[in-house]
Amino acid sequence: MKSKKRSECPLSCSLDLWGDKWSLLIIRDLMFSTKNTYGDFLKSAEGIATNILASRLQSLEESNLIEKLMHPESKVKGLYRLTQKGIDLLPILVEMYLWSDKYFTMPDDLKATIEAGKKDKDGFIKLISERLKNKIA
Amino acid sequence: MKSKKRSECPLSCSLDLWGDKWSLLIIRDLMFSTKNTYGDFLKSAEGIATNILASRLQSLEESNLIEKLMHPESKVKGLYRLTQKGIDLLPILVEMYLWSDKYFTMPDDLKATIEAGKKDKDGFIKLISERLKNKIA
DNA sequence: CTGTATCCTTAGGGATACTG
DNA sequence: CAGTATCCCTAAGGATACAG
Repeated sequence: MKSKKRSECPLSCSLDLWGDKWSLLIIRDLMFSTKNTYGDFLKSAEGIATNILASRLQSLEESNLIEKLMHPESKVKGLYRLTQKGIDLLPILVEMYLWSDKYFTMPDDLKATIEAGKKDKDGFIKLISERLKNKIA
Repeated sequence: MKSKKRSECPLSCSLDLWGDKWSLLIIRDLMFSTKNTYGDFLKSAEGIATNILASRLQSLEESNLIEKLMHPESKVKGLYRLTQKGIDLLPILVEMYLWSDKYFTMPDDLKATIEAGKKDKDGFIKLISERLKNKIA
C-alpha cells in the first residue's frame, strides 16, 4: 500500500512498496493470467473489495510497477499491464511458488506450471519474462 | 500475521502466513545477522513495537517458520532460530534483494553481500543455507 | 532485559450504494 | 462494466507502563 519508509534496508523498502496482502496478487494476475482489467481483478478468487482494488492499482501505478492504458475496445475501461520494474518481480513470485509447493498442496491447475518451474527455473523465468516484455514492446 | 485463508492459491496462502510488513524483517534478521533474541529484533532499524514483535514471533512460531528455544545463558531469555521451513524462504529473500538492488540504492554495508549474490546466486544461497542448517543440526 | 498488557489512534478492509 | 464514495468495523500498530 506504499507505506512510509521505515529504514534504508532494501528489503524493508520493497515491503513498503508492495509488501501488503493484496499487491502481489494483482501482480500475479498480470503475470500468470490474461487478466488486465478492473473487473478481471475483482473476479479473482480472493475477493478483493472494490475500494481496496482501486487503492492498490493506484499505489502500484505510483510505484511504477504497473501502468494504466486506455482500453482499445472501450472508452471507460482501463487496461493495466506490468512495467519492466513489475516484470522484474517475476523471480520473486516464482520462488514463492516453489516454496509453496513444498509446504502447501497445489491446486491441480497449477501443478503443471510449477513442475515446469521446478525442472528448469531459469528457463521458465526467461520464457514468462519474454512473453510479458513483448506486451510492453 | 497469519490471517485467514482467502483462497487456495499458494501465493495467497503464503501471503496469509508471512505477507505482512514485519514478518520477513524478522526472518531477515535471523538469516543475515546474528540477531536471535527479542531485544535484538527490537533494536533493528525499522523500530518494531514491542507488542507487534511479540505477536509476530508467536505467529511465525505457530506457522513453524521459527522456533523458540531456551537461551543457554539466561533463564528468562528466549532464543529464536529458523526452522527448515523458514530457511527455505532464503531464495525468496535473495530475489528480493536482487530486485531491490536494481531499483533502490544499496546501503554500503550490503553492497558486498549483494555483489556475491549477483555473481553466483545458487552458490550464495547454498552457502547461507548450509550455515543456517548447521545451527539447527 | 524479556516479554505482556493496556490505551488509543490510524489504517485496512468488507459491504454496499452510487455515478458515468 | 469501470471506478468512486461512504459507512462502519476490525486489525495494525505506536507509546508507554508494567511484571518477572
